[in-house]
Amino acid sequence: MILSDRRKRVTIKDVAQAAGVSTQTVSRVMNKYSYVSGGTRQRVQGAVEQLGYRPSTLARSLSQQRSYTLGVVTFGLKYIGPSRTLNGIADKADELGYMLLTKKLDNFDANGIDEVMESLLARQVDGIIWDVPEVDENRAWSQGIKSLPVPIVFMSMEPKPGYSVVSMDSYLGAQLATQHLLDQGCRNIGHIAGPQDWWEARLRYQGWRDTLVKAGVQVSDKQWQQGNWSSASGAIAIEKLLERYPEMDGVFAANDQMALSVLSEASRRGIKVPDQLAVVGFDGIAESANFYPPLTTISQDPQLLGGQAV
Amino acid sequence: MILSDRRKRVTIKDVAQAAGVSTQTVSRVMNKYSYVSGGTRQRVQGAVEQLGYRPSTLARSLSQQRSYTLGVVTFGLKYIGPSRTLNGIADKADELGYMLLTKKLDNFDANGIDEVMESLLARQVDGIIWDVPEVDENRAWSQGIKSLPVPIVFMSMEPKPGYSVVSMDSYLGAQLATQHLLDQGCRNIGHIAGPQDWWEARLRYQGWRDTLVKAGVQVSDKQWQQGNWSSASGAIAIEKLLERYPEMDGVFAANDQMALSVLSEASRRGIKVPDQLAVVGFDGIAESANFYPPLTTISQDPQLLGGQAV
DNA sequence: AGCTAAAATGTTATCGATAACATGTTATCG
DNA sequence: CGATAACATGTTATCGATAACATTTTAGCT
Repeated sequence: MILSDRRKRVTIKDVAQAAGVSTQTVSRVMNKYSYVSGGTRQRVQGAVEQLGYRPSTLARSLSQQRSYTLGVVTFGLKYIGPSRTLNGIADKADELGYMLLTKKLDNFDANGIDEVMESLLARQVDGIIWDVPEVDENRAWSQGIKSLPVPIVFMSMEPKPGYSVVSMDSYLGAQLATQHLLDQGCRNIGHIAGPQDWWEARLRYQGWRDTLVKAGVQVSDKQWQQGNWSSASGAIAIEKLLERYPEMDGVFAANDQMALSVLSEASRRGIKVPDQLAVVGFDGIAESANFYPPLTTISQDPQLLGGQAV
Repeated sequence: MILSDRRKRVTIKDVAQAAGVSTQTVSRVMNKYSYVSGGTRQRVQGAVEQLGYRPSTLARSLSQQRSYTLGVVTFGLKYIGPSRTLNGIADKADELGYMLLTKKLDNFDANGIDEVMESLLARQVDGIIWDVPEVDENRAWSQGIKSLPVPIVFMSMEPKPGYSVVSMDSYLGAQLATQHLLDQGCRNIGHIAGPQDWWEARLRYQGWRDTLVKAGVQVSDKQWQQGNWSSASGAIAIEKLLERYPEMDGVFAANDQMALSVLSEASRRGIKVPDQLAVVGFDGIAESANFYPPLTTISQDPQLLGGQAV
């Protein structure tokens, strides 16, 4: 029953009184503890239903010193990738009976980071999931985090000894993507990269480059162009690429937003996709499935981090 | 300082002892309460820094009977719309010093709903934001929620007396979209609708229909087709539409995913967009800005709900 | 000086639950 | 049949903080 009176919360005491037992006994019933006689148990359960008693997780957390709550720090949700990850985390957390306290990070300055950590810790989270892409600026910081009172799991960060890191394999994904283009017969494959101070962007770039080299294809700097993940930057990048690398017959974009721009630009110029120009993106936005195959999934993450966090 | 010893949490008592005062005084300092002499204040602050004391929000919540936490219930984050809303909520909450406890709803069955509410309430949230689209099935339920001990704000729900509802105006948006097509000279405008048991889908449909009628354009059932928000359904829908309504020169899709499919299908068939077929979507995914103007934003929501929730 | 208001700080109770310990009841067994 | 274990339940202390009330200083004024 969801009835409960708006005025005052029903506490364990009320139940105890109603059932004519001590609060401890009620607690035992609630936690399926042994050593409670059938009769008493029933009486208590009756009272619980009757009053619409709902134990306060807060109080429980305080006395047990664990909150059954995980802190999740994300970097905006502007991009679709993170938001899907969050989804996965949510699922797993649910399964394990945890709730998520979400915090959003808007910039990388150390102050903000500290503050976020503070507020999370103050709420006694049992663990923290750090789903913020690693950029040069915030890398240094992660050093100082060593002595946290709770376990922390990093996502999308370069693995470092002593830390738990869960991430999808950007490098492998990029290799697959590039290989895919090669398989389709492309020989002049360009790359629209993400900002090179992002660890993941570098990986994707390298995956692309290495694959080409391994396949015995020449790679020069005119074949790639850096974007900043946004559609707009993708549009600019493809334009430049087409200009200085006209023989290009395939492009690997470091994320789907930029890949979309390529498509749009191509159609504007009347370039046939994929006949004249094959395009592969990265991230696996569902909507883009029509255009190019989604390449990597993060489906493994929730699993892992669930385990880690516990 | 984030140093804090991994073993045991620093409590207010430790600080009190270190500073040679009572816990109450420490509390006063922490809360910038008046009536603390400069000297004492300094001593306390010194101890706080030294020990890396971090007051436990949990304990505070318990004694103050408010958690400074809002519960947010979303319906998956598969679609980009909700995730952007969440973003907005997060911003505002941050600003007001609230944290967000997020819960995800996967289906509409009453059991799940109850459970979610329970867990939120058990954590003493100060308010709940219900960001779940209204579908026939879960409508009935919202009745029973009346007697909640905390305020609740609904998003994306048909306004009803007695409830706080914050939502973007689907109807208006649809009108704008349709009008936009009319302005571009289209006269045969189709619509790919969302599932008609979604309140918002109905609104968009109606907005489209009404605008056409008002403009003196004939509207018949062959001009629209229902999808289920997914790209795939959009592809099917556009196919059917093209088939039975070949003279169509404009389409309004109820969300961007479906609109994307239209674009893709069009390019496959060699239909020029927007010359032969103008396309308008709905939701304002950033990436699609290249193709069609984003129509509605939810920027007002965070504002409102912030106010409401407090 | 004597008295009172304001300022500074300490005490105790409380929030809602659980842990640890204590006590009273039944069984069970030699 | 008495003892010892297993079962059932109640008491008290505790988690970390704040609220309410009590007490002691200090300051200001006549």
